[in-house]
Amino acid sequence: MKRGTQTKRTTIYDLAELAGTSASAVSAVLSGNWKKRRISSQLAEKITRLAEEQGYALNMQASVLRRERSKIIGMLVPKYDNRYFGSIVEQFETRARERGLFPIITCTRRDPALEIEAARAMLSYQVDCLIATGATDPDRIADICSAAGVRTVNLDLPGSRVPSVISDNFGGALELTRRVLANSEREFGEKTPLLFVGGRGTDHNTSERVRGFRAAHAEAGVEVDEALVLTCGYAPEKAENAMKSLADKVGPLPRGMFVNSTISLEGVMRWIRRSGHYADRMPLLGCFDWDPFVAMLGDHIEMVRQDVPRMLDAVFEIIDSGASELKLIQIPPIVEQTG
Amino acid sequence: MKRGTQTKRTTIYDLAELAGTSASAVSAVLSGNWKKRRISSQLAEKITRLAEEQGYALNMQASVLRRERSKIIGMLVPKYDNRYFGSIVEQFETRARERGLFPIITCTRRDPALEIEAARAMLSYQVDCLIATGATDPDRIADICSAAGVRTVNLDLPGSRVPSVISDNFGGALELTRRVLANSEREFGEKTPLLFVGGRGTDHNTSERVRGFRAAHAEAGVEVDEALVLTCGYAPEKAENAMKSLADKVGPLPRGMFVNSTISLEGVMRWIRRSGHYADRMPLLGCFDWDPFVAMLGDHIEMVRQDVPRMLDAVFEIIDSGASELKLIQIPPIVEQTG
DNA sequence: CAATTCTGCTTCATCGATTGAGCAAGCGAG
DNA sequence: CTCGCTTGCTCAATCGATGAAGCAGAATTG
Repeated sequence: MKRGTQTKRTTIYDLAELAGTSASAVSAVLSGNWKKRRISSQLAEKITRLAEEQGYALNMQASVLRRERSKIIGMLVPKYDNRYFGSIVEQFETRARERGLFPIITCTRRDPALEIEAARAMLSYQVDCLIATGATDPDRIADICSAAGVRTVNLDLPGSRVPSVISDNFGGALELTRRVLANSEREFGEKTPLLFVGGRGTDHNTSERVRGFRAAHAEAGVEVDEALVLTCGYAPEKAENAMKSLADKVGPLPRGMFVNSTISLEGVMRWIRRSGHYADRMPLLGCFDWDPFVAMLGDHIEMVRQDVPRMLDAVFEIIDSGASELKLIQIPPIVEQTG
Repeated sequence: MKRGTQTKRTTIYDLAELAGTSASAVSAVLSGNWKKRRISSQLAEKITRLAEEQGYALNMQASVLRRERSKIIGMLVPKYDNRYFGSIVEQFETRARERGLFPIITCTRRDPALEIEAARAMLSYQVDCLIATGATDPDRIADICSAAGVRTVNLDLPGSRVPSVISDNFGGALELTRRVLANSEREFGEKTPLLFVGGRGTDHNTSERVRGFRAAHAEAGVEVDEALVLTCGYAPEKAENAMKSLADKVGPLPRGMFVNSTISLEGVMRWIRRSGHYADRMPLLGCFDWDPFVAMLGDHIEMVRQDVPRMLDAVFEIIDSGASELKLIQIPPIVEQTG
């Protein structure tokens, strides 16, 4: 009794006919509210069995079209090339599914135009809610969504229209810088100004981290060397090039550095290896973001790991509570212990 | 003239009324086939303008319900925690969008039950095609999909029902093992049996890689020590535990090893650091998979990098051509140059 | 026994977009 | 002037699921 090669899919009408009943009864049974609709348990059982036998699968398009809430939740994410965004996506999916929501994720590759296009696509698919992760223009996305009556939450980078969940970038950077400065004192007997490399000067996270970086210097009585703040972008090549041109300009290179993401660190490390600088002694490193292999790269690498589980808990708390007033939740990152 | 806080979304009926025309004309214009349907360009222009003004967004659920193809393409992926799967997902999204398809991805966390559930969810969302990446039971997924008339392609791990695109695991492992053995000869003056660690003994990739590992040994005239083939699973903890219990059992540890993924390498490296073994001299390493930081871990780490762009080209070639006869496409991985 | 309530269904409109069929006006040819 | 063709649209059915409203028949109540 198996259906031939890809005839039409089984629908509730097919099941209704097989069961000698109406589509409405089938729908009631399969959507689980047959008690409410006073369907006898015999019929319910029969329909359930038939559905099983026929390999029935609900047509979500039809279902969503009819219902007022789609139970689809969207997420925009810039990249999949590091642990931070990878775990954001994984945790997001898990939590969405726990709540009976269907997660759809789209990677926008840090491309502002693609971000907008992706947001529109999500709206077309009737998402109930959209999470904009690390968006270059979160407010634009929030506007588009609010016009369609769709709730938005910003993650990783804040906006000024809807709630945002981000790391405590200032606090994390402060602590990270402190540690690198402390290592500097331990190793070289003095605290010397560090290099800051990576990130976009215009984004909130980077500017907060630079602020933390400055604060730690101030607190240690070390003056920040402004030529050593290189907010050149996140991509490895950009970090590598920034290092290259820096080395051409300044004299002695700093003994330690604050690298503003693992992805920038990739470029920095590449430059170190290729250029032959620091050949005798590796610079003291601090990295804002965590990667298991980075931890193994040397003895003096400090890392702060953004607390993704807590960040996503906060995101879903906002979603579950239905709150949508503007607020900024800052989650302290975890300072990794290094030997 | 802005709509109040989340009234109903604008539909083609709203636009039709505003334009003093029919929904049918609006649909024709906005779906781009107004020439075919003989709509005057004045009307087309007017409708387009109105749609813009009103912030109209197509309701995909309705559209897909009516059409026979959804243009939605699904992908199941085991994890987002390494570069390999990360780039698979990113490349998949890009290629899907290039073709006007809407990609949806779900992470199954190497959980067979979740895999099936996710496949069913994809079917409910009317995907036209599903790519099962690294699935534990690809044939089960293929069966479920074929019952619904949905095409499937396996990626990374092959199945026996539908086309599969995988790396040339034998060839890659052969070359990788050769290199580690060569390093062994260079460093220690002799080729000694290597350790194989990571992966599931039951999966096709792992068994092919073990085969390549054996072949390289055979070719070098070195006998494989069967106690040194640890297919303990991929997770870092599993690799770590396998190393721990190996160290308790055997006497002198092997001088080099073949690690069957970056994720297993994470566990191996952790064990090396924690146990203090290899404290005097790091083992020679070969890793099947690439990671930028792993490359920087030491001087003697060989890696093969799976050729994700070519793999995805092959996947989409199959999809574009509509072929669905069983075949196995093996893409040679790239041997990374280390210095 | 009539009136009411309860049980277990069915009927039908609806969600928004798509598309085959059809219709009216205009225009050119005969 | 009339026939036929083109142009430019509209009508209405349809995709599959949902749920309010309604309707028989059985059970209960007064």
